[in-house]
Amino acid sequence: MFKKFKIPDATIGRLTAYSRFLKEAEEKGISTVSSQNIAEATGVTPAQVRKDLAYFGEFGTRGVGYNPKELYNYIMKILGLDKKWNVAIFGAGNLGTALSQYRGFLERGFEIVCMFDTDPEKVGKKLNAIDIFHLDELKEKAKELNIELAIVAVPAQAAQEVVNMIVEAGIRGIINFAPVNIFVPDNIVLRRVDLASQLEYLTYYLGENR
Amino acid sequence: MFKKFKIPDATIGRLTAYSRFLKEAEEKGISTVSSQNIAEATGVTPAQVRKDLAYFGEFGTRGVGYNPKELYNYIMKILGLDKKWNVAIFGAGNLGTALSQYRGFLERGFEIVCMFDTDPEKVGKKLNAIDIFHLDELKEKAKELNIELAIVAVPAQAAQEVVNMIVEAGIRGIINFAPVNIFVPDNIVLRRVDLASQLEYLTYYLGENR
DNA sequence: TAGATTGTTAATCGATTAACAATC
DNA sequence: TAGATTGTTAATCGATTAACAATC
Repeated sequence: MFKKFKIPDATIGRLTAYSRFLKEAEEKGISTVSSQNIAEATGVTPAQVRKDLAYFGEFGTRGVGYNPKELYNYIMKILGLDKKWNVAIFGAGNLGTALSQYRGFLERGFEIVCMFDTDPEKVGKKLNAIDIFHLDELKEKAKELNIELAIVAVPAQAAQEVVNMIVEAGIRGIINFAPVNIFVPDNIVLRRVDLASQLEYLTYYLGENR
Repeated sequence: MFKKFKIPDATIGRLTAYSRFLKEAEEKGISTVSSQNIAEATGVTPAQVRKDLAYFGEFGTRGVGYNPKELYNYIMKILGLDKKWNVAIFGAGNLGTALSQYRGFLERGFEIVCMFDTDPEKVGKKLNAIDIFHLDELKEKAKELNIELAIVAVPAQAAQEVVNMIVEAGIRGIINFAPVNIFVPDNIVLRRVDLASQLEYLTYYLGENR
């Protein structure tokens, strides 16, 4: 449906930001926005906005601008968010628990359908109405609940093994929160989020010893 | 102490990954590692590793490689992690709570010294030995506890205002977890982490409608 | 010395920005 | 028509990679 050359990774991230602004604009009843408006709200240049959109089609009207609702819908479609996605969280520790309750996911169409752990204290219980299953049940539950995405919040030592099982179970998209580099087959989409590393960007710039 | 031209943002992120590998290598008693070893473990090219390090100095021995412990210490110094940092978390909701208990921060020298909220139900209580103060007490507590970094985990609508107060209180490094673009003065270091956006990278690549 | 691996330069690649024709 | 803003091309900028001299 959309062209797909090599599109910068950063473009995808910016589309998310644009879509949030467009939704706000629509809710405020604004009927037209310019690339300049979008750029100011999201901290990029107008040229960047137009270039990002140009990868996927022509969504505006020359001399006029963009219709917020229309462009929002287009971007959601580009991002694959015109459907709901079923997500499982691996690891029912602090981070997994927090992510399971994070409202931001639901707002964008992500539903946490269950969690997995190996701790007998946790397995079989519910966390705010979300079932915690044993990791051994993964294959079965993945089919039953149609799990499409995995969020990995297990300790670093366990991460590669858990990811292997996730891939085995036919889940193709994975976010890794464990501070370790994970390897997956080519057809799997994997992203790593390193929380401590985020703080280290700050300390690098603030650190005085250089 | 170190050269500081324009260093790619991504270099800083990779240094974090290198340092983790080097620590492991040292713990295993490995006496020498090559750029090739580091590259394989962290998923980059050997040239990238050497280039990243070259921004800051010469840390290896030609024909031999790098000493893990030595290079680890250098990188930690580059990242500003040769000291402990005091961190405050803003927002004692699900995400803030999880982050307050995240072990990965402590391991890298970040100490969560307190949290802030405005909910009377939460203010004055402790969360696993971490005090929750009212946002009004920020200025006072920032001095008293020497808060150096802020993690913002408040609702999107409140984020800009909270960040303004953080800046006012003299805190110069901020991580924003709220899904909204925040503006700060030039001398403040700000990073945004958008959790939902991370999942959207996956759905973009997995989405079939393009 | 021969083999290995760094540090660094030059070439390549890719992403951002500026500029402008198209067009509402 | 005049003014505005898109879509797109070309120029610029920056980051990654390849190649190799330096040197252990």
